[in-house]
Amino acid sequence: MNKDKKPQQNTILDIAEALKLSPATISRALNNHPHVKEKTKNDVLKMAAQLGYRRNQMASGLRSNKTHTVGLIVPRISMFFHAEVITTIQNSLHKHGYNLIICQSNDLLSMEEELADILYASRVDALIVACTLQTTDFSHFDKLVSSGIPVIFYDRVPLDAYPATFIKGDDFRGGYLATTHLIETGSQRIAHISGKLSSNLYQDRSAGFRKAMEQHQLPIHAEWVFHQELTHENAKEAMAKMFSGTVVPDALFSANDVTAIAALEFAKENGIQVPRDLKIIGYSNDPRTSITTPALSTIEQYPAKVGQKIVEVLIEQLKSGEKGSGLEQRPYVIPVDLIRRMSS
Amino acid sequence: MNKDKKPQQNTILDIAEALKLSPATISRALNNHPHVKEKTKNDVLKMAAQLGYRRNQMASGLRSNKTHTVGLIVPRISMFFHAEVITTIQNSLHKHGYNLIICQSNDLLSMEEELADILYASRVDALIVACTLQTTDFSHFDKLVSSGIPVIFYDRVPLDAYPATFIKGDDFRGGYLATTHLIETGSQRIAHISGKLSSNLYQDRSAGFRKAMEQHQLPIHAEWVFHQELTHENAKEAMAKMFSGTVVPDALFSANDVTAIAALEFAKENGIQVPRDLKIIGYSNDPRTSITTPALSTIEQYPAKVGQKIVEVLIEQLKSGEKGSGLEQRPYVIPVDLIRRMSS
DNA sequence: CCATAAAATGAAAACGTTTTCATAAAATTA
DNA sequence: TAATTTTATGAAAACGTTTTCATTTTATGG
Repeated sequence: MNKDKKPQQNTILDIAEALKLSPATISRALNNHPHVKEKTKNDVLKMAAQLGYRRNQMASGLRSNKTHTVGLIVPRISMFFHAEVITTIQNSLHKHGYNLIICQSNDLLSMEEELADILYASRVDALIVACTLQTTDFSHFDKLVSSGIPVIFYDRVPLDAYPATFIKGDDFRGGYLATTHLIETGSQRIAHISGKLSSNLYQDRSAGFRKAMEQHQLPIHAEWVFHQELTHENAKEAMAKMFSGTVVPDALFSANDVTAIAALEFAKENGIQVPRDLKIIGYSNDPRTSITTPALSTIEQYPAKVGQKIVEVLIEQLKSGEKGSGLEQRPYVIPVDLIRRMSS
Repeated sequence: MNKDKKPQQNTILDIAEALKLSPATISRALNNHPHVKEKTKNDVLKMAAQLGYRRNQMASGLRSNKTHTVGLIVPRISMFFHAEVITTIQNSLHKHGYNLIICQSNDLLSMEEELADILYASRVDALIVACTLQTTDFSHFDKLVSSGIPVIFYDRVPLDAYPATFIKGDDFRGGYLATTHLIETGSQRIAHISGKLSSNLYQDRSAGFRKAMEQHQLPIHAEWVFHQELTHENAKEAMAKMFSGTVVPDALFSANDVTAIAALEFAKENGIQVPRDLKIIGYSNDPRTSITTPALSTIEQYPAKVGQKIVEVLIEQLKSGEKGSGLEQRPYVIPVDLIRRMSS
């Protein structure tokens, strides 16, 4: 009704006027530049607070070529692991005065490419990416990298050398832990449903699986190892294949939780008792794993730690201006843990 | 290594120079202003594409006072319903050339207030909000509203008149459908676990419940109706209370899925057969409801439709410049449907 | 063909910061 | 106290766009 009282957004000039100082000094005070008197600094801060001053990001960004915005590309925000990582990143980044633009690639390479373009065009100060499973070529990030914009990959990271920072879970150890656990609880004929080997995730988890099997001198049945898209349907088909034979597995390590859930479903439908006839372990500790019957064992990836590490590294790179030496290829590895439940 | 080839971000001046035109004309052409010749417009567009020109959002925003950015405040992005809504909003908004800044209130009023402040300060062109369950006072949005920034509430909306747009699911109908379904499958002693009545969600769902009971002349046992925070623990306690009596319910309508899952868990732990001894229905069609044993019946809220509607209304308000008459209080209501599964 | 209206373009100011360069004030030294 | 260095401040330009106002070009009608 009375839309006359449009709230006034105060500018740096209003502070300058109120304090009989020049806008330059105000700007310096607000960015606590060394060459400004302590008293002046306090005065300015006080007055700014009093006037409810908020820096105009656009003006600031235009001049300084900094947006104070970080871009994030993620397959899907509804994936529990990513949702948790995002939350941590956001809260933490927020404390450092950065905004976060969250984008979803829907696990589509073309979308990822488009988003990289868009985020580049919108001049993000940094980019955080969990790649698509199809992504094997990373040239769509070249623009960012060669502009000196920090790019941090997490979870799904480039397999070969790429001049960016990597932060990943200890997938090898996860695979190893899961498999060892199955072996130690008495399993001998262990099946493994995994994703396409184009992703570091499944390469490493599967390597961990193989290492454990080898270490315990257990044979790996080639026809019980699947590398395919980790969907509900595919998993059920894989189960059907395995359980149509005369010799059947007595345990399954699924490289994600969705397929572990699917396997459990298959077991129930086909009168296979879990864990008596078949032990199952998944990967990621998705909340769904705790409500199935029996509850599923799985691997915890500590998404909050991943998010924390991302921001830590990011802020360091942003602070140090020109993006660390550029070739700290060593990936940061976040530990994982076994979550033991009733399915194993 | 060779970070010399910093990609050049072309400006409007580069296009102007290439075409021997003034920057003003370029700007007009790009915004297809009426007063620019068709041929010129084409030339500009072509040259812009050729030079890989992307408008500098900050410069544009500074001048026109438009950020082309929409803010979104949501309790938690990991909640399935919200994740779906967000995805739709983002994809759709993106087509209209808008960015989305997603923020999480963690269902904390203080956080919501802070976020409203921040988003106001960062000059979003519009704001979309799913409130906290505690939010009963909305004055932290006043600044936005009185600045003429469209504010759209969805899902959890203000109960009393507030000069903004509301988009909500048909919670009354949802409650009615769920309860009627329980009744029609033979239940007589129906319990109801719901949230605090400070939220429109639970007011409406509970009203639907009461309407259905009344219509079928079934008594409502006061001690079987709970209005509390809808957590796993609370739900289990409520179940314990109800099932300690001599007369026990034969059906339960839970106002969200988490509590329905908790109730199912309680039933299993206490030898209560579902659905034989107790029918259960939840609310929201969270993916978890389909993997419990037995799978839970629930109410589908069509998050994609909600998201679509939000953007539709939003774009209209943004286009029409000064935010529609300002008092179209009528809420947009998105229909819901019953999802019948094995628990009822 | 000229007067007039309409359409297309250009010049320049403006948006709110930051930053370079210059200058003034204060502190230090001789 | 004067000369010099250090510290604090100010004036003004710059960032890339949009928009107002003025001007030029083109179309229209008598």
